[in-house]
Amino acid sequence: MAPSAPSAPPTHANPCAAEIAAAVAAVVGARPEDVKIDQPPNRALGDFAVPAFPLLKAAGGGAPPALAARIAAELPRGGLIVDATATGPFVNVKVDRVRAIAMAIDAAVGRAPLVPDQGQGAVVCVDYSSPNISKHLAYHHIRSTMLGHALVEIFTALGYRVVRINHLGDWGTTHGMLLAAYQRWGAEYPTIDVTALNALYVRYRAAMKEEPGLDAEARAWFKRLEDGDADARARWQQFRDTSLAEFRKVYDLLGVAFDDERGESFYEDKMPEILELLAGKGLLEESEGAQVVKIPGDKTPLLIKTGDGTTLYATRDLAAALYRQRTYGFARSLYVVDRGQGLHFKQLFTCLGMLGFDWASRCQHVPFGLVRFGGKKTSTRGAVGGSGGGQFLLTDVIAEAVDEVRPRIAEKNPDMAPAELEAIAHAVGVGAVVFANVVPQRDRDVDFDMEKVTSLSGDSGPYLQYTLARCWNIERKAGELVDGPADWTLLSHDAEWAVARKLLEFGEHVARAAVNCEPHVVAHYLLDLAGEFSRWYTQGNDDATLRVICDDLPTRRARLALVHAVKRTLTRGLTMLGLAEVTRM
RNA sequence: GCGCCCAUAGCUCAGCUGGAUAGAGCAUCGGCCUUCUAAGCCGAGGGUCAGAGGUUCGAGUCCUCUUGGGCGCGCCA
Repeated sequence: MAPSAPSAPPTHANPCAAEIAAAVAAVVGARPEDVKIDQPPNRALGDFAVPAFPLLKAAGGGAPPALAARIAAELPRGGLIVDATATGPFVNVKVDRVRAIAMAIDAAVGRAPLVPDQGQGAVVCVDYSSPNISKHLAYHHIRSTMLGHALVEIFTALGYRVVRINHLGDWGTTHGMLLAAYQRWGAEYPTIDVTALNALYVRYRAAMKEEPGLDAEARAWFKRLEDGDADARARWQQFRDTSLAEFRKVYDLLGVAFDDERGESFYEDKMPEILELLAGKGLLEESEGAQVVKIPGDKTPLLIKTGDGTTLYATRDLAAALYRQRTYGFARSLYVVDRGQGLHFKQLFTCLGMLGFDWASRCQHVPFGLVRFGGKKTSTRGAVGGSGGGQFLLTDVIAEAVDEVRPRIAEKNPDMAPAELEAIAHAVGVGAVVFANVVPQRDRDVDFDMEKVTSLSGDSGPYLQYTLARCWNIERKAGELVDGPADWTLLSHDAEWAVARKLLEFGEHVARAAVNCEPHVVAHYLLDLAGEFSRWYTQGNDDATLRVICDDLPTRRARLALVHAVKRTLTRGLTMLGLAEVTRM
């Protein structure tokens, strides 16, 4: 039996919360997963809060404050729990910080799975980036690419086996246009690179408005391609190879890679089966000359074949979904594609269900909002470049961000070797751009603003990288790396506890990010963690005894271990989001 | 016209699937560099959570309606 897909966050991925929940559950006779663990609004109240309301049924009724009082009285002390007080309907629990800190550091440094009992090798397919060949990767492609990449990393960290799929748009009438355009004007372009291909495409589309015949010409070319015409195939292959080579460069820049880059053309010979399946179920109908599947409740049907007899993307998506299920046996199959295609995916999955595939329910569209420029929607069909509302190339935006960042790093590190400066500028520049795209909720539109995207202060990628660099710097200055046990009783300051407590939360945020396919959960967690660390760090400015590198050696060792735990967690989280580790900046 | 999504501080956004006094960043103002990196930290001001009903012990969060915006609706993907 295939492992089931996660549908709810695991209960209490935070090891401290898990222990408290178990203890509370034992007192009231509830299941641990029914015990909600919150944070008190005020740190003085306690470390964890347990609302009594959800436990009323298990406890046999009564008034919430009374139940809270009973729980507070009966909770066993002496282990992790050192104190519990009822405040109205809430039980506020104080934990043994020394124990909790040990748990936090173990979890951050140890090899234990991020969240126990997650993943277990179940397969998650993630379809992301998926650009069209013969076009540049424009800035807006970053959204699908980096959200998808983050989901890949998040599921991998939770113990899933992830298949990274780049479903290239390399098939369809669009590519007939390119072949037609190439035949007409190809000789005018000395080098057929992606810029030339893009220009040919734009030119053809413009010409189509003037000459009605061009539409048919493009269709005819795609028909030739689909029928296996040798010239068409060779030319198309050239366009595809050229595009892939350029994509590879950009993906390398971003640190993104794929396991499956087959693209739509791969499914060409798999479509007859889909047509047979549809016909066999009596789902295929003719409508206005085309072959369609009517979707109950929808005004428009799913188009399977054009009047010309060529296939459409829906047909290929059906074939691809089936192929993925057969090949990978996925527990979950995700499509990280912009929100505008919501109807398409809804119909696609409904159609799979109509075909009798129970795994249709494990397919999920992971939509995201638009990337706008100055409030305007970006067009994949407009001209490239410029600030006039057209497109920005992804590589141009990254290059500009790197240029922005380089002098500031140089200023702070006058002795840095040029090669290292360049590497760090690259990591920070890319980090700024990438972070700006994963920190908002997926479904929010993001308006492109170079100034904001490359901003280094506040809630930004560079802030996280800077915090990480400070961790590295401490370890370098201390001359030792402490990743083993130390005397945790020496970490007695509130600021140290605040850091440790935040470390404990890492797993639950990653798990929640996976359930909701929302990488921004991890992004905000990292900002919180970096904030707690910075607060702790800054206290050393006023008082040398509060610094990590303090005179008391046992204290220093304990603090170094905490720094190391933060460093590990930040590195892990940054990597998850597609930001590079930075050891100095 | 039909469908989906959104509305939280001046701006950009969080708010852990219904919990206690709604939080950050930017911007503004005021503090902290003989300091393990000031790309940082602390403080102040700033809110009718678009509006109106409803559901219940409890609603920014759930249901309905209204307003305002966005996106999508047959042979592109």
